[in-house]
Amino acid sequence: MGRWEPDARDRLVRAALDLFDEQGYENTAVAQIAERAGLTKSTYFRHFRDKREVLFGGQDELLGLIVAGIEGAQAEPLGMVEAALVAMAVTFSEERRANGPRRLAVIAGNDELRERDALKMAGFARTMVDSMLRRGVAELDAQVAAELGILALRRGYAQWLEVGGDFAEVARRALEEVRAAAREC
Amino acid sequence: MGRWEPDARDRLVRAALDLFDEQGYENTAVAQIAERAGLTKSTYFRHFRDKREVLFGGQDELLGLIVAGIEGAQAEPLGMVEAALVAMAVTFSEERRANGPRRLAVIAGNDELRERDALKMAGFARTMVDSMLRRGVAELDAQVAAELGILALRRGYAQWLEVGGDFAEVARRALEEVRAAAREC
DNA sequence: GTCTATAGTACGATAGAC
DNA sequence: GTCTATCGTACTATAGAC
Repeated sequence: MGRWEPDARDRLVRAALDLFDEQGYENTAVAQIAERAGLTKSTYFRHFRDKREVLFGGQDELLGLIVAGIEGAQAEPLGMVEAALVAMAVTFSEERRANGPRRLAVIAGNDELRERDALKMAGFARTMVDSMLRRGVAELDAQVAAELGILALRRGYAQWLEVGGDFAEVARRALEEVRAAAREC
Repeated sequence: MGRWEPDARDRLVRAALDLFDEQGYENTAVAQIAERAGLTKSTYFRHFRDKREVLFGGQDELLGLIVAGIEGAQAEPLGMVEAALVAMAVTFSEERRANGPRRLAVIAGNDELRERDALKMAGFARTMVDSMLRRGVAELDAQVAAELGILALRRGYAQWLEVGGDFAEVARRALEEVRAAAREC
């Protein structure tokens, strides 16, 4: 493969998923991922911070969407969270859905990856809280709304992998379920 | 120091906190922690899975307390979570409170440690959910209650570090605040 | 693209408790 | 003697510096 073959990042993601699937995450070296993608280890580390990151790409974009969603939402905490989830929907493509189950399986089978996943979700929650604070929401209300939002995101993601369709719609329904449960706590 | 000096684990924890405080987490090697504790790297890894674990000890005990608390609680999700938090209180000693601020500062300054912290909290939540499912709570209700419980645990911990006293009381109040906020979502 | 530091593993040897 | 905590050493792989 040539030096300027396009989509280096995507090729790395696909190669990593394939290799993790074939031989397990622990038994796969970064150099091997790079090799299968027709690249070198150095190039890998130019695209991803570490070995795990290849499974968690696009987080910065999602954080930006969360901020934008909350900034443009109505003045009610869970309404802001809903706007954030809806804004995130643009990144939930068909290809992402196709890779989702394999990705989840790899993450579930490894502690390091579950750590990264937990931190990622905590980062989403923190960004939601910060954005809501800037909109004048009280800290406690913002924290509660954000945690419920993350729960809805998780549940919505799992459901979306199963049924497909528009992620925004699925997430909205998931959040409504979570809100109803929280109200009768 | 002799081979059988007592409290090896505690010595490692203290040495680690001191070194992380003096020179930062990244600039501290495991071998250095062991050396200051009068031990070797091998012994360190007999006590802790990895470099981070020295800041997160005692998790297994807490999981057991959560399970026991929920098993013996009344048949209402947030009541079960409250019982879990109260049961955890026995591990919140004065020494732990004394080390708390330094520990939090080290964790806040490092991504790897924040990952471990996030996974630890996710583990608590998962254990709460599983225990509640065994008590017949619906999955959604259990997940919501557990997330609210983890939020109360975080807020209660921060408050307990400030004001001290009985952790059970502080956590109970924190959970009541969180519940009130959730109900008017 | 090569090299270094170090996290983390594997395993046998050893020293003390019992 | 057994048991267990500790030690010593050799090893691999990752993160990152040069």
